[in-house]
Amino acid sequence: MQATSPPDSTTILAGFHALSDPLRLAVIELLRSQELCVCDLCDRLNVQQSKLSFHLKTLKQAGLIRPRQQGRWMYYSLNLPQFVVLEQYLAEFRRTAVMVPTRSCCSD
Amino acid sequence: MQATSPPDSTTILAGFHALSDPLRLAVIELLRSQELCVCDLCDRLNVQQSKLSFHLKTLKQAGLIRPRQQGRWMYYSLNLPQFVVLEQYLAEFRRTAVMVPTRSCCSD
DNA sequence: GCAATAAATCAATTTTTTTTGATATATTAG
DNA sequence: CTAATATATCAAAAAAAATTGATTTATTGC
Repeated sequence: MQATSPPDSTTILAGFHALSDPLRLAVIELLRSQELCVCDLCDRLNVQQSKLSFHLKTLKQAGLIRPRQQGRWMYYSLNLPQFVVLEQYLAEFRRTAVMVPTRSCCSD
Repeated sequence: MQATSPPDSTTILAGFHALSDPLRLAVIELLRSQELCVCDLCDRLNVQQSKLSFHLKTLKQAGLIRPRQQGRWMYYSLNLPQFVVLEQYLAEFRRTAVMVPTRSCCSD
């Protein structure tokens, strides 16, 4: 099995940064169950359009969501492969990190 | 199998935020292979002590690293369970998110 | 073409985060 | 006890990110 080449740290950083804001996380949670257009997201999150647009841009640049234009509506949906990239980055720690005990039980 | 209760979003946000800075990610990468004290990290990352201390605090508060004091040295190591928490948060998207195609192939 | 609507962009402001240098706290060696 | 070292904390400055309101760009319905 050929693994994809490891993502550069810029990609990882952008991804985690995108996920580190409450409103952006709320967007992500809403898109989990369905594709939504910007005005739907505005309504549901009760947030003004230009603000949302700013955060959608951050998420899009991090590759976590993808836009699809239909007429004058812009629909956004999750880009799951990018979630997997971040997931795998974290999973590597489980695989390669040294397991904790530098000192044995009860010695402190 | 009993799953642990889902982490609140504050925990998730703090975790992703902690991982969204280049220096903090560099710390994490160094700790992947071994526990290190602050002065080791300072040397290896070539960064001043108070700056590093600030970032270590962020990582610690996010639960990603844990301190162990030994004499006047403070050793830091990864707190792997917290990595797993974040990993699982991301993994949930793979499980529950709607798979992409709202529109079928070639229709655009 | 024109008016209406959806969304992106922009500049100015506000807020948050980070950096810096100085100082405080704690531990150890002598 | 004193000097030296490791680290945390603090306040001020700098830098980065987010918010706001206005404007622009596109698309649709008439």
